[in-house]
Amino acid sequence: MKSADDFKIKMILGLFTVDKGKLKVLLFKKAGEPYKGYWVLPWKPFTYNETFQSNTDILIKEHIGLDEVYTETFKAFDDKETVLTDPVVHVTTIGLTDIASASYQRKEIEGRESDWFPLESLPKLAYNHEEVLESMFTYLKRKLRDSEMISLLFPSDFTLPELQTFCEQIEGKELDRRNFRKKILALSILEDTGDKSESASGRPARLYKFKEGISQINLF
Amino acid sequence: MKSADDFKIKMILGLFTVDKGKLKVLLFKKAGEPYKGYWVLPWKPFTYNETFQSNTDILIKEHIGLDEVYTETFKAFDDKETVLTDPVVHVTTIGLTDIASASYQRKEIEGRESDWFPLESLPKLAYNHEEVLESMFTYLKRKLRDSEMISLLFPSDFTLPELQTFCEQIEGKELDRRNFRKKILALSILEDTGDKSESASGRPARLYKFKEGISQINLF
DNA sequence: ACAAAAGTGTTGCCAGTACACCCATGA
DNA sequence: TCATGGGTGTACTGGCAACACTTTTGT
Repeated sequence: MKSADDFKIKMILGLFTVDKGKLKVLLFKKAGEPYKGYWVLPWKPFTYNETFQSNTDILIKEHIGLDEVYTETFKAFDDKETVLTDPVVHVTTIGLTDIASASYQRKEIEGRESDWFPLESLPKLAYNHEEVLESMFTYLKRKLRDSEMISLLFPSDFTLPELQTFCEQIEGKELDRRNFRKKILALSILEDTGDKSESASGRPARLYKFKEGISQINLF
Repeated sequence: MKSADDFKIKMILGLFTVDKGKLKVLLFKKAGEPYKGYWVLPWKPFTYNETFQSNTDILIKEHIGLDEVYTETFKAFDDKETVLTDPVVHVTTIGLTDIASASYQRKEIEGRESDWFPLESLPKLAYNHEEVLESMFTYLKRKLRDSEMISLLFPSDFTLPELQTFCEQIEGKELDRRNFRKKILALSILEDTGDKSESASGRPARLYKFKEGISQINLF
């Protein structure tokens, strides 16, 4: 018989990227009950011949096909609906990747309906995943302000307007385009790649990348 | 026989307060092996007729005698030394209280050697608790910058030099006393209680408290 | 009256803001 | 040539940094 203090643990992953300046999260559609047709964060059971890190690596490899994604352990959650009857604890992880790496690898993953959703227009989420995502987003907003991890979200070529759109989302307010340019370029953390974006309409934007070896990035 | 994916879960608490402007954490001395004589964060086994929150409440009540302490769930840790052989996962929680409440209640707790340690001079810590504390401190430094939770750490009367000492610890640099006063008072988030501190030597300082109903505090 | 720590005011400067015009591309 | 969005320069101003002296207490 099961002891009263043994638990199953689920690893749950919030994998984030930035696409055209918008922060997006990877979700999968549930095929079966319960919550059929709802969307969920990628997850797997935690098994103890692995560590959090190796479990997360496996999870990312299986769901998105990527190796070497930056991750950090996030909060644990007891699903309030079920913890009293079903001893499952959710250990969550935040992962960051750039859209170029993510898109390239996505082609090889088949058989499950998945998509990147912008945080301001999420579909119906199963279980407590909306709460988990909300909590992750709050954390990210704070941490992205004064850490170098923002550079993980951008590919090796992005435009300043894209970066500005992203900063506006984090700040929660609109920024002046000219002042934004001036401030960011004055930080000397970007490098002009020399290339230009393909413009749908209007003048093409210059493509930048973050310089190597920048340890502190304070965009705000 | 035990299944390969059942885990024991330990709740581990980092309870913080501010004493004379210094951030301190509550630790207990280990009486028995292993790590005899080392210090540990308060902890208890997680049992599933309780939630994270109620387990934490019990833990705080048992170890420090306080009710109604502000807490939030923090990261989960797999102790890298033992996770492969001993399936225990650590779910950690951060709690904040003011030194006045904490000191008042401490008198009723007997039989275990415990103390508040300033973060810059910790004793020898058992297990991975140093890693846990380091991670909590990093998190706190970031979050205290732009949330109202700093007010939870200060009692209903504190001096501006105390607040300044605390801010210097968070910022990691010295601040000018006059400029600090000017900036903080200009924020209109403090209320002069009219009382003065008892000075060991030198002029007594005015005692302030945080105003009620302040939702956003940005000291930096 | 002396030591120790708290409280106060002025000035200069730089970073952030506000704002209008020109440039490169696709249709 | 027009619409669309990107890139640039200037003037202002408010907040931050630098800085020295006075006040209140205990001894």
